[in-house]
Amino acid sequence: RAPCCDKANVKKGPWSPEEDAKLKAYIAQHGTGGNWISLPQKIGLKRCGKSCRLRWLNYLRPNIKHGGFSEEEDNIICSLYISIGSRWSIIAAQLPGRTDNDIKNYWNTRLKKKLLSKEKQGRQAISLNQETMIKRESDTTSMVNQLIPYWPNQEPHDLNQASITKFSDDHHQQPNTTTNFHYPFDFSSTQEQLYENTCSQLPNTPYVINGTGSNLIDMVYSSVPQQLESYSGVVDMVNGTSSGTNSSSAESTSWGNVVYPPMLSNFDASQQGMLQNFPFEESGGYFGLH
DNA sequence: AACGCCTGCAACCGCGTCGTA
DNA sequence: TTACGACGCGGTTGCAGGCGT
Repeated sequence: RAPCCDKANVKKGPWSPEEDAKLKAYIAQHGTGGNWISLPQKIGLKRCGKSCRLRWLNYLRPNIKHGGFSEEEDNIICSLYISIGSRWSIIAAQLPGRTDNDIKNYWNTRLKKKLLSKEKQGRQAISLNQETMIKRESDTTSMVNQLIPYWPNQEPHDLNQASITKFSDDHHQQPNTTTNFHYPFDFSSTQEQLYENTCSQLPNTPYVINGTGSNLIDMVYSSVPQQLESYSGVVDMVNGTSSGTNSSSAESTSWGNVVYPPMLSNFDASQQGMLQNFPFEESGGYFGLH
């Protein structure tokens, strides 16, 4: 693949205030012109077009918020990460003023650790309930395996790629009011919308639920040990026989600081498929049966 | 004070996808 | 249909500042 610019003649590294000013002034007056590659030449910047784009999107464009993530935002990020994984641009679309890069950094440097520490606490509680848990996991394994294939009603190639581009473009321009969820999530009203959005964001995601189904269970158990009893209801919800005492299928399910979506729809089944990729494996097989 | 390690963040890189000629 | 340029995304890197010894 040919390089996007002349690597030898472009400046790399941190941006100077002068460069920022040039880029900002030009875009304020002309917009990006739909061509980032040629933009640096137009304004006399010795920068790669991609670098200009990144600088604008992550730092210079208006209404950018840096740092100071609120508890609300933490919860939204965690919830969405659990739902869709490391799709930072999608997650950023739900947090006006936040950039995907910011969220990614925040997750990697702080949030992940925060959750891992909760996991540790949860592990301790789990050991007290291990016998009960193993029985439930065993029950759930056979149940979750029935959810194959991952996209029960929609073939991946049917998904609208145009909407993906539109969606991701929009979130960089301004807060997208049609996809902007507010915390605490009201999944009873937004679930369908999130499902649609997520479908359109995951055009060819080959997730297939073929694992043990223990990931979600471990996560829930470890994150919120005090809710162990309530979880039995969730298992039933997945099975389509909502007999739990905690939530109905239409309600959001919130434990502690992390909000988990309800688990009945196709979307929810898909979420569990994605959970297989939930990368909390640092401690070595966190999601396995140990 | 000096050194080394750690952390957080800005920026870069490579690749997949899209649009178009 | 295909080739190519451009865009967008996620993973990774590198650096600066903080902190402990």
